[in-house]
Amino acid sequence: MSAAHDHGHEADADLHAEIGLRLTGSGQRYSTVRRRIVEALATADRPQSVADLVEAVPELAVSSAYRNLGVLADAGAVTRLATDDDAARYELAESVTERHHHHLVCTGCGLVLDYDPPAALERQVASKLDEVARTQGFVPEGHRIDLLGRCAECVG
Amino acid sequence: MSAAHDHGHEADADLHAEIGLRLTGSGQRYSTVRRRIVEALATADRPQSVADLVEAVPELAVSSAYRNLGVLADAGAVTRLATDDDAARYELAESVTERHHHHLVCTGCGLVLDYDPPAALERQVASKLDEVARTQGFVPEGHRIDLLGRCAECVG
DNA sequence: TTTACTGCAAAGGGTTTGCAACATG
DNA sequence: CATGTTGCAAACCCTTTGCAGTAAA
Repeated sequence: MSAAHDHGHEADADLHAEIGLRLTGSGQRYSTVRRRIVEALATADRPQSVADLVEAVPELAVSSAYRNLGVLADAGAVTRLATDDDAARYELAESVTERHHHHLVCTGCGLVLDYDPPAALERQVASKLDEVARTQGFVPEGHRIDLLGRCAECVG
Repeated sequence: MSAAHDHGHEADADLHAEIGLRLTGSGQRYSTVRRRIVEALATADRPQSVADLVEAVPELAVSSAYRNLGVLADAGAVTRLATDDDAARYELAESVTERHHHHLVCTGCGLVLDYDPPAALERQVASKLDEVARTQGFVPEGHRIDLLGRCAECVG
């Protein structure tokens, strides 16, 4: 019951401890507002826009949201997603959640869902992509495998 | 020498003919400026931002660029990419170039390059993703396999 | 000659930044 | 108390839209 990647309160504590370390490590503070942002991202079941976050955390100013997300991204705690939508979306970084995943993107309404990639797929993709990167002089850092389609609601 | 997917002038003619058809088919015109935009996209070796296009086609107004790219996208002739960058990028649609490809994205400067996916990779990804889609109630339409990394210039 | 297209300029909307007050270590 | 953080408001920049003139079918 005390496994390393337990879920619930214990995992939350780990999460905040980890992010706190990364911030203080670069001379920054893990302020109340930043903790709230992280909580909102951890609670949400999908990547959040700044508008989402400001709604979820009323005491958060828009400008602070952008500034803090920038700081958290620099610290490697959150990831900013490229979306077809106008507004950027943010989620906790994989290095913090320790859960690699990809996205299902609805071409109808912009909905973004997570999915866990089958291990075999990951392995094959990663090795193939490393080859491709080298031929182009790129130093590979990661990948994105988005599935585009119509969600149940947009099909109905 | 007269193969269907020949390259060079012949292919260009096909390209314009195809796009012209799609436009007139929906009651629109293949104007000079639109042809110039398509030429610029066909010539470029990477997805183009509106700024790129306006520079490449001096007689093109910014507003016209956006409007035309919208029309061309609706006609299925061009694709608007989701980038981490601030500005959207456009490229000729795969249904028009008949060349399926993916992207290398530089996390440093936002540069986007094309790459041809190894056939094996495509096959594996496509079949796995179809499974994932179904379990989530998604009707699959396609996928994106982006490789993220640092380009030669950003590493130097 | 009809109707779509074009450029200009102004408006929109997400994101960034200057600055003075505030809070955390 | 020194330094990072916050909110407000103004600035920014990409993108969209209204409008009057232009060009394509």
